[in-house]
Amino acid sequence: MVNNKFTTIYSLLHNHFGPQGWWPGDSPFEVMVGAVLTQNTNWENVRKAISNLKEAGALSFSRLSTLSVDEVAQLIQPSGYFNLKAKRLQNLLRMITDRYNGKLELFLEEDLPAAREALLSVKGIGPETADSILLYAANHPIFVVDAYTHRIFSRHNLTDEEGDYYTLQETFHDKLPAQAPLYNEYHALIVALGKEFCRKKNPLCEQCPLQGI
DNA sequence: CACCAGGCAAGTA
DNA sequence: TACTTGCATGGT
Repeated sequence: MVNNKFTTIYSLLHNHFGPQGWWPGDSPFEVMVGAVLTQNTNWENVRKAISNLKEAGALSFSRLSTLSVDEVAQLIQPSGYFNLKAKRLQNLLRMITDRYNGKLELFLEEDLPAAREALLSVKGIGPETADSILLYAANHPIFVVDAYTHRIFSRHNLTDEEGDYYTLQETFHDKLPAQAPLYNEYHALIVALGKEFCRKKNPLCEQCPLQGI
C-alpha cells in the first residue's frame, strides 16, 4: 500500500478499534434500507426501525413494495423523519422497478457509474446515501464521505475546510488503492473514531488515537 | 431545557 | 451560487 497520511491514519484506527465488519445487516436489501434510514439519525434508532420491518416480514424488495407509504412510515417510526423516509424508500424501490425490471440482482450487478447515476436520480438519495449503497450493498470500490470525515480530515489539515463532498472523495480515491474492502473498513473506522472522540458536543480530541498526525 | 445523530431537498435572494 | 429551513425520534 502507498505510504501517506491517509494510510497511516487507517493503520492507527485499525490498530485502535480493530475490524468493524460493516455494514451491520444481513442482506444487500437491508443495507439499502438502512442507508436511507440512517440519514442524519443515530444508528440505534435505525436498528429499532429495521427490527420492526423484520418482525412485519417487510424487509425484502417484494414485501416492502406491497406496503403503502403510511404502513412503511408506521414501521420505521423510531428512525425519525418517518414520513419523509417512507417516501424515499418507495422512490428507491420504484427506481429498481422501473430501471431494473424489479430485479435487485440486476442493480447489484450493474457497473459503478451507471448504478451511481441510477441512485442519484432517486429523490431523497444524495451522494452519501448513494455511495453507502454502492460500497456496502454492491461492493463497489467507492469511498463514503460523511460529516465525521469532513470534520476529522479538515481538522488535521488533510483537506480544505470548505471542500465539498466530491473534493474529499477524490482525495481518498487518489491516496488509496481502489479496493472495496479497504474503503469499507476505513469509513466504518472513521465513524467509530467520530462517535467516540469527535462529536460536536464533548469532543475528546486530546485522547484521540490520531494525536500527533 | 438545548443540542446532536453515519442527509437531503426545496425555498429564498 | 450561497445560505436557510423542514423533516422527527431518542439519547445526553
